[in-house]
Amino acid sequence: MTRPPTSAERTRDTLRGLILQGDLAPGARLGEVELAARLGVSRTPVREALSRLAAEGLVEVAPNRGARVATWTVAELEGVFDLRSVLEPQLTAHAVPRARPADVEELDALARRMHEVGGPGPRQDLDALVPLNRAFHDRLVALAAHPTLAAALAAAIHPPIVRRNFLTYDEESLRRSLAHHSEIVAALRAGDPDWARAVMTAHIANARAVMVRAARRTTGTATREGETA
Amino acid sequence: MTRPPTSAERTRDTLRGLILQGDLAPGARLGEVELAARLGVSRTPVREALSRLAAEGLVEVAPNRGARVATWTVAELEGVFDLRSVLEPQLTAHAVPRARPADVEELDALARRMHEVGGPGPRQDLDALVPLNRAFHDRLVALAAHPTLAAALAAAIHPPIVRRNFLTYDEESLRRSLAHHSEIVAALRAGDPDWARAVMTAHIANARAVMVRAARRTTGTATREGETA
DNA sequence: TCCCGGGTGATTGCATGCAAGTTAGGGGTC
DNA sequence: GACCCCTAACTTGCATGCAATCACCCGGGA
Repeated sequence: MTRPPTSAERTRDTLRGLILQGDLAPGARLGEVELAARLGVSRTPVREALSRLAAEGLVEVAPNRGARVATWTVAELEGVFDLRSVLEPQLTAHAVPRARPADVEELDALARRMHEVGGPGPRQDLDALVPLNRAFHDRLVALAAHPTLAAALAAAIHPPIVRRNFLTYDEESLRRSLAHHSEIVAALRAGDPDWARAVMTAHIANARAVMVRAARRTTGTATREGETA
Repeated sequence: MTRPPTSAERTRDTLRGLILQGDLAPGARLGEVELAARLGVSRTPVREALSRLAAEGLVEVAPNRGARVATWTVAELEGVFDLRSVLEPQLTAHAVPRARPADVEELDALARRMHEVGGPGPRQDLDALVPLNRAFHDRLVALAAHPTLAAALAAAIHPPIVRRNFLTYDEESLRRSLAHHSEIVAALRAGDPDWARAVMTAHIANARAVMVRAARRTTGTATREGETA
């Protein structure tokens, strides 16, 4: 018996989608009346949605000054990776004893598919990698069956960071990243949580290096992403 | 140039305080009109505050059915401790190289004061322990200077759990807990992050055992805290 | 006695109105 | 020409009104 979503929920999800897809760039102004008109609702559910997204860290609100899509510094980006590097290995280790053979096969299929579309050559499609990667990590987190850890992780990963991922990977880092996925599957097959944890730790460290380097290139170390300074 | 807080912010903070102090028990109904009247504002800021506190996990809202103070199962309680046992040791280790002598002295003073009011005998005052403990941990988290990890921790610790802490400690666990604080100070003095991390890990494990035991006693393993079943 | 259905009072969800605060632009002064 | 102040349009913050939904209670039937 699923409950019909309220306008505020729809507004919140729509806004989140717009931000995650990049239709609303970091730093973009979010006027209440403008959004209300755009989404066909009144200002009230828009306000509620903005407040909620602010709690999630996706938007920033200044009293009497309105809301903007959240921005972040390189330091904050590194902080997010610190958090991921504690939580995701732990979640991965949790997943190991809970993974049934069918689950492992599913993850294996995802990892193989990522090798196909991510490998070098004319068939490389970095955009197709994003949903596959997301599916892999989501599946792993679901297997861990640990809502509290999962919630902490989801709250911290400002998905704007995740979104434009593989465009910034150099070839070696990308190869490493794909290999990590396969190795995690191997660790799951072996039922070795320590192995899985270690690979995931390396996986995050690799991603961290790539993302931090890219962020420094585009924004410099001091300015906020989305600001024009 | 501090900005005067809005009504919604005041409402949110007031509500949070009421919940944390236990004036609003887990499971208690939070009617919008009732709260609005009680706090002297209209329903709008109350709605905003409830939505925000729902995002923080302090209240639970059911569409068209209103909000209640959040409840939790023993499994969720254990999940929170899983999270703490990953985050707090890490934060503690981070704090070690950043702690200046004055900071260490401050923490030492708190730890000593906790021994005074927490030690057995007629001068024992378990209620006084709560703010001291909170100050100790908050100070440590602040020293780590890691907003992302700190935010993840703060978001997860449903403080109703933290609040009524030391009343449930048996004497041995309490002695252990107080000793941990002193030992963390020692590790800080020695500048040894691994030592500090290990002690904090033990500290959380000790607290976890106490809290889970207490929760099982009062609620049974299946029911939710705050429900009368 | 227990279960089920209809009506009613209360509560939430959303829209809108008004006041306070903020930002932008123009005129005046140094 | 640069800076500042003052005004005006706009935006947000909050209050309130109305419709939709829900919980509760009561009566009827098995």
